[in-house]
Amino acid sequence: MVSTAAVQPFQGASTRCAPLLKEPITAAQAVDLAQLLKALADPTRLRLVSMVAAHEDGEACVCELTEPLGLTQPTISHHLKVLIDADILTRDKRGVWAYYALVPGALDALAAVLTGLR
Amino acid sequence: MVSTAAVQPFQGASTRCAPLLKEPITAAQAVDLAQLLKALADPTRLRLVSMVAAHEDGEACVCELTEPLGLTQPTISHHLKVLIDADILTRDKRGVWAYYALVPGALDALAAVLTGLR
DNA sequence: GTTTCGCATCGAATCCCGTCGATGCCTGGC
DNA sequence: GCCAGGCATCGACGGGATTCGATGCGAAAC
Repeated sequence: MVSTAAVQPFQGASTRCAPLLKEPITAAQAVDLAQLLKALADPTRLRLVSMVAAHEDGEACVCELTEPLGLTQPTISHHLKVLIDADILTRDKRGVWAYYALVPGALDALAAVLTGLR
Repeated sequence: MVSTAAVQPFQGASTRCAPLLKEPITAAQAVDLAQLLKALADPTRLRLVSMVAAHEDGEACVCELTEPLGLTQPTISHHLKVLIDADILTRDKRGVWAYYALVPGALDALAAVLTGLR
């Protein structure tokens, strides 16, 4: 996790053009946010997240997710792992089945950061 | 642009597991949203958006954006073009300089879609 | 114990993406 | 008219991402 990097507010061209209304994000913040966005920036993973969220109990097993997407099972497992590494989904293995669920507040936090850029 | 695709609500594994609380997004919606997210899922482009938004008048020229990022001018121009194609930034060429500004409401709309997935 | 089934992992093939140097275009100044 | 400077575009290189088939692991059933 890259958290605190030494990124001073840049001062080079800031004097000859328009002044800054507020501070832009740091390089470390940009890397972290980009990593999270990259995990979601894929049609298959977006549909996986949406399909998990669409289930009544908020969780779904791989067998339910593979068939509608038209991809092989290893591919679905790979995408689910990407979403888990990004702290967007959680895995709960009960018996033979593995149930995936949304991390509460993950999407809301991301949305809040995006509006904060503005 | 893929707008209206024939993606019927899948019915295959829907009967033997948990029912659907609501409909997941369609394949076409996933492709469009992924394209928008992919435009933002890069540290350099995130910093560009943030730096443009941080300026008092809401716009900045390329000369102001190249230096703090430590990248060459063609690279910055490339990233700015990606953001323009995604309707996140606008370009306004006045004389020799090209001024970039945020599309009003673009980030808010994206944030709203993300919370809608949940 | 053996078999079956759901799922994760591995390795490879293919394609896309970020970055650069070189170059061209267009505006403003002399 | 000519030159200088800001910016976009082009072609190429290196690295990463998506997808697949093959395989391994572990739990439930018989």
